[in-house]
Amino acid sequence: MPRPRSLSTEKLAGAALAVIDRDGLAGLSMRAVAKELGMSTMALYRYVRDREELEGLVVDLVYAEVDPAPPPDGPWDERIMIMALRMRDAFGAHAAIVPLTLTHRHASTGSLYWGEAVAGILAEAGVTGPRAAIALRALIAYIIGAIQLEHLGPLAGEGTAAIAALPAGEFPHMVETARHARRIGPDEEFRGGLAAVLRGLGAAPGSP
Amino acid sequence: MPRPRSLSTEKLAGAALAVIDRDGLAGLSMRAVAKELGMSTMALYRYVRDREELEGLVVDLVYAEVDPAPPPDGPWDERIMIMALRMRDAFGAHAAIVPLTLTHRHASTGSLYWGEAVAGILAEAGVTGPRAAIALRALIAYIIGAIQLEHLGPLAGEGTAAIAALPAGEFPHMVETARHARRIGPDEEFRGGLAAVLRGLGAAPGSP
DNA sequence: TCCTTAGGTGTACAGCATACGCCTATGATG
DNA sequence: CATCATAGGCGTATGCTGTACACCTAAGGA
Repeated sequence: MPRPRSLSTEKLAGAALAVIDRDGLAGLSMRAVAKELGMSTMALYRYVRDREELEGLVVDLVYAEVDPAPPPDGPWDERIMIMALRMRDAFGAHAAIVPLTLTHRHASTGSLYWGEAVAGILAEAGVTGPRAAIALRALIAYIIGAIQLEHLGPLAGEGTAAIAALPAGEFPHMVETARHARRIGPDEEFRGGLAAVLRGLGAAPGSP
Repeated sequence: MPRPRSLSTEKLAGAALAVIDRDGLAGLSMRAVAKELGMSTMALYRYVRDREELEGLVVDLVYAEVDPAPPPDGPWDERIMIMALRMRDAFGAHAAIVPLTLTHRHASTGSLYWGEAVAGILAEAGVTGPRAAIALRALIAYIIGAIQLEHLGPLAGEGTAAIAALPAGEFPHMVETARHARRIGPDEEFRGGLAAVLRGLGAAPGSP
């Protein structure tokens, strides 16, 4: 066949990710990616149907950085904690793509491998059937929600400071909570919340 | 002073929300909102600095639909469940705006009242100090994550069907889990996951 | 009645995704 | 070695987008 492809999927997605890491998600455009690769804008459309598909490739690339091998031993909740932290690390390293993960979460094989590992750990812990489905979704919901909150405004950031400065008469509990929240690091926050979710999953009727 | 404003903030945000509900988030543009109001495009800029501020008004409007009064009695976890369901109902009724809530969550006073109510219930349940901060953030993380997952692809939808059709040799647990997941409705999913989170928060050392 | 001021508008511009048609490099074939 | 079919790559054009700017005008106070 004539004219072999000069670009691999990884190179294309990598260029897009480089643009995002440098100029933020708002800086991502077909033109910017083409310039990053030294090609014309329209050349990209030989590799990708539209911008949306390119975004999907970027999400895939980041998912591929997540080690999908389940930790060999340890308590089930600690093993899931490790899996969750891996995902958080991968997306935390490219925080600007977080909004993309929502629209493109489905298609990535990396997310499937991750889910398979977590579902396997849940099964070993005795969580199976419909309860496993709800548990897996709950875990994903917490993780993506927590990553977004963390990226949007860390607990020890200005949002918390603004809440702490609210009138204490109208928002007594929020002000008091924000006062303590300023001393909580992102790691402690993520692990603390996830630990609660895992406790709750384990405390369901008929589990370990 | 001359020439009184012909538009209220609510009317403006309401028009934008109407556009979103009709044409989706992609259909939201300054031109579309102006047409909805029968004004010129640039007239909108007398009321908002830019599109981003308009989006913030829309989020505020939806938050305002959430009843912030804490349920007067009942177990603490059921009361928080009610608060969470109110938020889910409001945003579920305008599912397309969910992505906007991420970028604009901070500024809304509605979210502050909601948080104050939930923090109050937590305090009554004996969850205070740093633990309350982590608990509140974990609840918000779960809720926004779950709303997004539900809107993106319901558990009983085609995404689950696709997973159920994967090779069982490579994804045994995912296939098995997806098989059960097809029979789980969105309500059961949301309540089941939230119940787990609440169990976990209550099971923390030194709580009720 | 007039003036001041803010609301409303039309035009213009840069940047966006992308449809279309063209040119060309290249592996396979004669 | 010459030729050709084919897919990669590119330039142009179109219809969107947000919004800066200059302008007109409606209306309350003097």
